[in-house]
Amino acid sequence: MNYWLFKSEPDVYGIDALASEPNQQCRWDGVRNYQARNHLRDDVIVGDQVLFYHSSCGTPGVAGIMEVVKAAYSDPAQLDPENGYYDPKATADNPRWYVVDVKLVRKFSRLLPLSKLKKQPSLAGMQLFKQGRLSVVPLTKTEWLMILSLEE
DNA sequence: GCCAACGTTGGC
DNA sequence: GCCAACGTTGGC
Repeated sequence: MNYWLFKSEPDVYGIDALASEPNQQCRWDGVRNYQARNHLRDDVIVGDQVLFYHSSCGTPGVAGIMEVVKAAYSDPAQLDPENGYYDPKATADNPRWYVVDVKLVRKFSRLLPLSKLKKQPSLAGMQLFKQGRLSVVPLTKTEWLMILSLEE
């Protein structure tokens, strides 16, 4: 079992949007970065635990916890010219982009802000800080436990 | 809005 | 393959 952090802009799709889905479940789509894609396609498995991270917003930070309920499959949006995630270089036989399905485990009672994570010396080596632009970030179990212990 | 840190594209 | 130009992410 693995630990991850998935980023989403709350103005586009935040944790409250996930909470109001049927079964509090959704397709995690729109990943269009190869490194993030490779994680989704090759490394994310059913049962993996995922932090839902709100990015590019007033207070960026961790909003809650999700669990992977379906492993990677081809993102149907890449084949649909009407869809914003359409990719003309992708085909059904040779897809470029993948998605997974996730469900909400729980929303934090309070957002855990990035500023608080940054104050923790034991988290200083996190890939989240080293590589700011990655939308699917792996976490070690130690980092996962540390982050959860900071929740109020 | 600014800017750093990437990633992508396209000419050569 | 190199590199400049451009685009995107994301914190501040």
